[in-house]
Amino acid sequence: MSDSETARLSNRQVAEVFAAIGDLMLILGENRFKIIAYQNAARTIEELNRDIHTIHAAGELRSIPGIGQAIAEKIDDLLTTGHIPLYDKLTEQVPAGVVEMMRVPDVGPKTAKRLWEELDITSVEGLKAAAQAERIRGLKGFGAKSEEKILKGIELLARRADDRTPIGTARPLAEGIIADLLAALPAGTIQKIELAGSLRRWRETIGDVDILAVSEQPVAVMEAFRSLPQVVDILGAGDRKSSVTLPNGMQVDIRVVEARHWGAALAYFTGSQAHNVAVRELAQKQGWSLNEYSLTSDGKETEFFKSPDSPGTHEAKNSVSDRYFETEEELYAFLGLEWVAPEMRENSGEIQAARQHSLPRLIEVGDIVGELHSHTVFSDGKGTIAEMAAAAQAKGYGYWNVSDHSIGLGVTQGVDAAKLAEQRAEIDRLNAGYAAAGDDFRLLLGTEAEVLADGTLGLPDEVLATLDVVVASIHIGLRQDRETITERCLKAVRNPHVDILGHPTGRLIGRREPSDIDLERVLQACAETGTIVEINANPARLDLSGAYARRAVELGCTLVINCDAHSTEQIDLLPYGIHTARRGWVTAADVLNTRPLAEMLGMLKDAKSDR
DNA sequence: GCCGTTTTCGGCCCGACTGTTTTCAGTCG
Repeated sequence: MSDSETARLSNRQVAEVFAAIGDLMLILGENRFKIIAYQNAARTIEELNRDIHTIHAAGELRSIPGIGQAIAEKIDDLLTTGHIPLYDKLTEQVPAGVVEMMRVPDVGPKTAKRLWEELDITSVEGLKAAAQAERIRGLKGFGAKSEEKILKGIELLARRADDRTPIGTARPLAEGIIADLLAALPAGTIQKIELAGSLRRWRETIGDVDILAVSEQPVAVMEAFRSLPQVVDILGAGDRKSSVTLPNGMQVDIRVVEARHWGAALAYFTGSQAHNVAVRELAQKQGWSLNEYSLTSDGKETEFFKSPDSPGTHEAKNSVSDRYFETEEELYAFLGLEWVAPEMRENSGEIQAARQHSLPRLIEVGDIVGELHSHTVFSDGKGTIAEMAAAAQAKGYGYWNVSDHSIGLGVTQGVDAAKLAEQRAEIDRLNAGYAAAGDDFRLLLGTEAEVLADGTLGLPDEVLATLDVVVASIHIGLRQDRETITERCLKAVRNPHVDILGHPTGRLIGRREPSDIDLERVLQACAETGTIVEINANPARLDLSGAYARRAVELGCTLVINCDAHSTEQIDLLPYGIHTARRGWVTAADVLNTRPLAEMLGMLKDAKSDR
């Protein structure tokens, strides 16, 4: 078998092809369920936690939910020949710029198609020119306002460099908006307010911010929301729903509901869409229709009596059969489900598990009792050992591993044997102080050893042997080809002095793609050697991702969740790591640093003795 | 095009807001 003729496509690239097929079919007006099938396939492939080439080679494409005969064949075509005949045919029929026009807010497939066919517009630039020349109002159903909206949408598109905002950027902004909104209204106006959508699910990037609130004065809440100082544009302004944009182009939507609707509304606006659809299908099988307000009897019996010109029918039916839920727990319970943590709501097996009451008890922030990856002024950190230790103690931690960069990483000054000796003396001195004060907290000395281009480490084995906890990470040469970087990493994982593999893919969300490393092989090796795999909690990294954390646990790996703190403030980034772990169904038992010091060190020792 | 605790055929989630309309289609989430 040889795939040397075609470039090796990543899962994301394969997903993009199927998403593009969906977009093209939208414009051509294909059957909508067929389109949904392609869109679902694209999303599923994007979120796979195994390399699609591995699955393909094993002949297991059909076992992926949402991939049937037809799409499996197209994946096979794409991976083996680099082409899908259907895709080639579709791209011939529709100019690329027409698909691009759908990225403009409020321009959907129908509008794009009409602009193309009736006005011969085939690019976003052409669309802008036509709107400015007031040519679009010539179309039936379009007016001056439509042109205005299109121009505004194009402007927004340009300002927004990327569709999605990293969670580390979005979450503080969203929390600021809630705080400002509460401050702008008389106390008690808002009874409940919470982030929903992908922020509540802790996705690593956020499309837009969804806020849900309970208030008896929705109009006042809407007005206060749209008047916030950080609002640059108002996209929608209803009595219970508004949309605005922020200076960075991020969109924020707010909805106000009645208290009795809270449970159904929060579930609805938390999503994911795939999870919601699955829950609604389940409701439907039980004779209910679920919307964002309530469950209603699906009305099949009353269908006969309904008439299009008797608008009262719907309300009359509702009044006798609606079910309201003040909490999500009540809604899930009514449908026979355990409450599902938002992080798991991706329709990836959580609904079956909730029906069987076999959902895992997910790890929580409070389960973490120490950290094993941090930096100080000895390399590129901002705090001294004593300052970092004090911050860790203030968090209630029992231990803290000082792991400055080893020599070998060019961009920062690294620690060598002499500097490590200096650190050891300082740590011994501080530990003696804790002991004298009867405090169980202990500092450990480690390093973040650079995995050099050939898989050797930035410090010699005899130096590593003197350290308490060794983290091995790759920072440079991330663009090596798949085989090279995988072998390099495997060599480090098998090194008898390495305890932890740090941020395994090296990605920086929104800035740098993960390396081409074969994570499946690396995780298998970690499971075999007992090397602990890190979930790096820095929101720019979240590495491992939730999906791969889940795979790691499936393969038998133990994980560790570290902030990789370069300052005392960064110790507070832990929740990003915890919620990423929860997205991977991770329990406290799967994580090393939920164990007290002695047990944690014992686990590391046992793992290494087997290598 | 996918899928099955009614089903291998016949389904496939649901409502708010907007603009241009007098009754609704398109878009979005």
